[in-house]
Amino acid sequence: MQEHEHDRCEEQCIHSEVVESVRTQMLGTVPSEELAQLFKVLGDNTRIRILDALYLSELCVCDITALLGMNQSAVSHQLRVLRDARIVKSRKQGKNVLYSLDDEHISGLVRMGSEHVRELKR
Amino acid sequence: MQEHEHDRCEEQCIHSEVVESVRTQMLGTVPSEELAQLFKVLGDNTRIRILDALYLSELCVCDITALLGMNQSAVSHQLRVLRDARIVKSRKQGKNVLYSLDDEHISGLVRMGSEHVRELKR
DNA sequence: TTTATATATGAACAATTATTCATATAATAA
DNA sequence: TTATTATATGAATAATTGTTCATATATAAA
Repeated sequence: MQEHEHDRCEEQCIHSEVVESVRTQMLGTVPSEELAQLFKVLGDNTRIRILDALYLSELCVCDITALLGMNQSAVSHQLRVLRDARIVKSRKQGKNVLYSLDDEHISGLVRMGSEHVRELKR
Repeated sequence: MQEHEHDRCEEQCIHSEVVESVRTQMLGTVPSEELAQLFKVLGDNTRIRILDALYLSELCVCDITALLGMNQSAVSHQLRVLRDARIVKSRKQGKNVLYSLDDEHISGLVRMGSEHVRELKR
């Protein structure tokens, strides 16, 4: 009986060379989790609408609340999620708190995501 | 008593000109939901690891299963989510099913997301 | 000071979802 | 044919999460 030329896993069908090569190049645990976390934060319709609005202008909480036509509490909760993820930043102005996008990667992501969505429609 | 020059919402603090301008430029309901759905699919660590692997090479299910060190059923379930979202595509080869990224926007998104994550660390 | 307004947040509830287990399908080998 | 291997999938469970409600904090106005 002939030896297999490849190492074995629990699985029998494994293409070892490719798998080992891929394994060495894959993201580490931490970056992978952080990346997933970033997309998770972007993966909610309320938060996407907030980012879409903030992409167009700095806005206070009640502006956003009016734009989305929803509960102020819900908006504040989602702004907190976005702030914690450092996707938006805020500054105080009198009674208001003004929110804006934190950096240019975010608008890039939203733009690129939109392109993909548009492509799928064709 | 002087009339306000702006329309009113339920909220009192509204900055009407900005809000109205933003309102006309925002994404419609459908694109916004599709975009959120795309990010939601990307927003899971298992799926990110699968995409990270597929970015490096076309792979069969049991290769992915071995790479992630998890249950074959779990991997297949997540591959289905990715397939339904048209983020990956598959082709049959004998007993195996080979998966790969569906289009270049996805790798762009993953790359751009990684950049953002890296930036935050500094 | 008191009153009104803007925002934030804890708790509870409902809805969604990732994983596991068991099993089904499909392809190949014997 | 039967046995084995690769993949897919329904059901159940556990965990996560978005929204609402009630309320707290903070700023400004009276």
